[in-house]
Amino acid sequence: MNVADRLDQAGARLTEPRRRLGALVDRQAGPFTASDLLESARREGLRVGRATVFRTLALLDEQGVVERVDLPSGEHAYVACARGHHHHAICVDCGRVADLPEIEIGLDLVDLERRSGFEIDAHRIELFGRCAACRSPSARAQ
Amino acid sequence: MNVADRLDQAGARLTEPRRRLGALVDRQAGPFTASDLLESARREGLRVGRATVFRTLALLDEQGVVERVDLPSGEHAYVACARGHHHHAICVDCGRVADLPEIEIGLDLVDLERRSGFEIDAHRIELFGRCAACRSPSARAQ
DNA sequence: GACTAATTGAGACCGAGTATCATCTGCTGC
DNA sequence: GCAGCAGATGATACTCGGTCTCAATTAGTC
Repeated sequence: MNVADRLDQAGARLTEPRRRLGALVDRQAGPFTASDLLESARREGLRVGRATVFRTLALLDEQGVVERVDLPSGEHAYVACARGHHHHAICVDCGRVADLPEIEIGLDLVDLERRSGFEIDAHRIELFGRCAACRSPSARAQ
Repeated sequence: MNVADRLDQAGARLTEPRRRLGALVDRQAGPFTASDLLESARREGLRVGRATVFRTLALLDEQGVVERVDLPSGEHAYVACARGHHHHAICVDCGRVADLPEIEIGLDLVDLERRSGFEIDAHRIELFGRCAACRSPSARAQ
């Protein structure tokens, strides 16, 4: 299901800017910032206000269509992602993002709560590294 | 060892602003932003430039004396912390921070690398919740 | 005490994000 | 198909975090 459909399903108004920005988000391969999205939009001839880009991203975040990640540089970026709780591995070379379902992370929250004395109600895990493609010999040669 | 001593040991020049800001960092209980630190400094009558606060925090981060955390609000904050790789659990009520050594997290990076195909060279884990003190009956009563 | 390189503070600057408000446009009910 | 309205848009001003510049200052060394 594409971004526009997910917005529709969530009961959000399907305006022209939302549809066009949604289509752009669909085509993003890796993490992108609000400015990136604005720039892509402008390049495609879509005249959209800066505020609308921020508002649309906030909406998409709310609906779980995108998720905000904090890059090591301190930038706030977004990645399009599947539903449900999961985490991301981000390739520092090509920007490719892998979704990692909770079960693959192996983080034992119950055990962590017991050890730390905290009642944990939110957590964030971000992994940065190089994906298989960027580590292949042909990629290295470039 | 306090912050100023750690800077000294690292070979950094021990200037008055660094010593005073270091002392302030020593006294922080939870995460603080650059603005927080500047404000505390001003309240204590320390006339220090905004740029110096940012520069000093960057230096402390570099030396591992503080670590930057990205709060769920998107704010960039710092926490004073012990040496070595570890993560933080941050209490959303009182701001108390618990250091969690890697071993307690139980994150199996080798396994993650195998499953995701990524060669992971950096990761960030942040936990947000309520500490034991804030969950106690007396704390609840307030 | 003098010298020098690093540091400082003031202030200009930049970019991300928010607030405001008049205008516009999807949706709904007819 | 159309009118009405709530919600969305875009332009713009604004705030705030963070960086840059540069002249003045200062810590450490000789």
